[in-house]
Amino acid sequence: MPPPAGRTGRPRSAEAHSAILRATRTALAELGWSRLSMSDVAARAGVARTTLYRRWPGKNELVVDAVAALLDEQLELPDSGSLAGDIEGVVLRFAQLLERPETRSALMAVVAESTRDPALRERVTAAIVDRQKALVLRGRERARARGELPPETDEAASARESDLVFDVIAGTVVHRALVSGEPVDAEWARRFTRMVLGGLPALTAEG
Amino acid sequence: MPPPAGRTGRPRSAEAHSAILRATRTALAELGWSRLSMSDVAARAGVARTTLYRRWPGKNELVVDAVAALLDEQLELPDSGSLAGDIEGVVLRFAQLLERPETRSALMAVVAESTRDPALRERVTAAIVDRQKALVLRGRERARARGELPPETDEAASARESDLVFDVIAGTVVHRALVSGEPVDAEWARRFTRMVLGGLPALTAEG
Amino acid sequence: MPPPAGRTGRPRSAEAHSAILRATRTALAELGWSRLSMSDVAARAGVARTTLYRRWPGKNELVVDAVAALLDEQLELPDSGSLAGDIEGVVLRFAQLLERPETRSALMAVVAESTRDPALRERVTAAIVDRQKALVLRGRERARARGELPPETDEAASARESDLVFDVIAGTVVHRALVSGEPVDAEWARRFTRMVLGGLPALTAEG
Amino acid sequence: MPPPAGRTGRPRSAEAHSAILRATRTALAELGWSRLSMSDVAARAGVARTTLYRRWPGKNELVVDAVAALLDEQLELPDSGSLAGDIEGVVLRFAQLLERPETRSALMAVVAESTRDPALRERVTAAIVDRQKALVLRGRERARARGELPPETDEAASARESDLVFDVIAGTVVHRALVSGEPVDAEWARRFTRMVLGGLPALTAEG
DNA sequence: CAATAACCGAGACGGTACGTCAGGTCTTTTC
DNA sequence: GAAAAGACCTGACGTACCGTCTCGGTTATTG
Repeated sequence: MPPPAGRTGRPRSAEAHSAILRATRTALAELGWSRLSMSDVAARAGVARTTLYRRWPGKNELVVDAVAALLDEQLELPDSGSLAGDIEGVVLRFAQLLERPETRSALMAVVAESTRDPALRERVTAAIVDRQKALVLRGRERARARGELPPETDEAASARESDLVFDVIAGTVVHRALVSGEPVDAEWARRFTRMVLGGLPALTAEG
Repeated sequence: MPPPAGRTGRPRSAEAHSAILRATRTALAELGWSRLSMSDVAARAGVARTTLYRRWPGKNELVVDAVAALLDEQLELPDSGSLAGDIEGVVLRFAQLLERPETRSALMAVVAESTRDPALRERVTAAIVDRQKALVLRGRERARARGELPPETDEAASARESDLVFDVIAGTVVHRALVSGEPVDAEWARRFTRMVLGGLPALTAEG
Repeated sequence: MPPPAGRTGRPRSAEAHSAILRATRTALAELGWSRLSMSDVAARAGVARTTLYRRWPGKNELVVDAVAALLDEQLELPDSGSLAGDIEGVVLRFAQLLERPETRSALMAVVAESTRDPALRERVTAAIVDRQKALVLRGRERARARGELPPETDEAASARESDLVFDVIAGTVVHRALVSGEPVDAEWARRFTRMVLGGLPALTAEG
Repeated sequence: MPPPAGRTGRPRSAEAHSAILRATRTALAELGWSRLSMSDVAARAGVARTTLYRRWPGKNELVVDAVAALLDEQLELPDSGSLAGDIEGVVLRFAQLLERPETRSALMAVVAESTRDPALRERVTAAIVDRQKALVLRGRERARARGELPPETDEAASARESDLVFDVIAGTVVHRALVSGEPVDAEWARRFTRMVLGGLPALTAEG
């Protein structure tokens, strides 16, 4: 949340801000989205309930901010030297994130809520989705520099393709972890990457 | 929900049952998961609130049942004669389902809630996930019969592979439709299918 | 508050009703009007806060009912055999009521609030004022029967006169007790009665 | 409230002082005691909320001051030449004051609050009650000078008597106006005065 | 055909959380 | 150092649902 606009008056406490976000993540992990209450967050953060409402319009917005802060910390793309290595790396990092109960509960819930609330969706897009998508673009760039992928010719087609790859990677990992409920380990990441790069036949060829 | 267990006494009204499920879906589409209330569903169904609790333990269970009924109706796998055609077909059917606001709101919300509640997860798995997975298995069977895929040798590997394909297809479509918020149209389905079958290079080769 | 109108549904608990009124009076005596809170009353009565709101629209209405119940108990007119005796009696009884801290706090506060809220005023009139006024009418009747006052001739004039006497007695006692803050004892009641019956000169004549 | 105490620093704005009292009275008339808020008063007076608390300890004290200023303006005793005329005059003036909505709301509320708060009661006594009582003493003095009442003999008895008359006049008028809710007009004032001077029989004699 | 058992509607019950508002205090910057 | 601005904590407000619990009444099956 942007700090206050004006310059006069008592400034908002910065400690309170981070204490609240921290408390939100803890509560989220323990209780899950629906059982999380503003009162509870306020109590954990050692802050009055009104202070929450002064800074965030409601539960949804608060949680989105709290979750977004999580992704910033850990979503980095390690340069492994090959496209396959990069994909496996980002898949494993993302999966690692989804193993933390606070992220599990929050991410899907935030998405679910955003299917109904356009303002929330925009917030989710800016705070979460776009940040992840940037990773795909960077990996693609590197692969081109290494000659693993042909240089860009049609910009529009290239953007469409990036979007597709992003949906495939993020969607599949989330589905595996949260819907199917199966672990995303190194072996699975290897198989998934082989399929992304070589397609279904390549996968079938060598189990 | 199974109808009554015992045999004596007044039987549960069957009309009430379907009226409730119908009302749940309508309310879900209008209000979304979190704003949906039992009172509201009861009022729409012309039924007392107690009747809901007599048949379902709570909101979660009711909604899962209501959503599961949706999937039964429309999830069929058309035999198009080729593996690519089958994939495109199921992608488009699934996407069509996700366009209906009641499904949009419900599916993710149910999944989100299930990340915290094992009982609910089991219910979701049985009522929704497994039913979708069956489609993948059937398609795979056909492709083998047509010689598009090699015959099964290692059963375990084959199962692992099916699971992966299922996660890729379902996950990507859901992510495209609900997270990225972009339309899943015939053109996209074609590109996605090409990538599933040929991998990233095949996709890049021909925009 | 009239019990529920309809006949269906679970009936309202009668114990709760009296427990609430009792708790209200206790809280009123301890805390006074402005510090009295619905939460507090609910806690004392061993009842959920919502139950209060189900039965009374708000604090004002609840307190009026609670106070009205007080007056019913104690406001009786003893037949002393003479008009002077009757007046002294009712003055002392009323003063005795005003000595109880719950009544002190409540009566004035209720009146104060009613100067702004016509609905509340009506409630106060019906529940408190009219009940007191009836005492004046009864005393007047007796005095006439005893020949202490001339028989009624003009009905309208008689009503006007009763109203005046009522205002004089009730107003003066309240003012003495709550505004001036002086005790209303037997001696004062005797002097006041002499003045009501004989006027200022009679009072001055014999200290 | 006494103007500034210290001598150094920025002096307190005198305009602010009267603006606040004016705003308090206006708000009181519009909203009544309980709905009146410091924030509201501050906003109306064009002053920061802090300024209020710098000058008055709280809401109660502010309102008492605001109301006391009202009484100073209008409570004068016209010399009508007779005791009856003096009483009628003061009754009508007082009633006129009670017709103003700001006074109606405020006076009773202040009294009600003071039944619980000794400090407030003292303030009310000094600022409001004593000032009214002085009128009674002055009227009594005049009546003695004119021979309408016997000269003072017993000082203590005389004080007791004044107190009684004060309670009767103020109490009855307030009760008529605020509790019974009936108008205090010239005709009523005449009847009331006759009763005060001649007692109940005198009243009954001639309707 | 009566008894019984489970249903149904209505609605009160104890709770929890909501989001708002007011009271008073504290902390900044500006005058 | 007063004043304006506004954040802060506390705690009450009235509302909305939750899931449970009586009620009076209504079907079915069983005896």
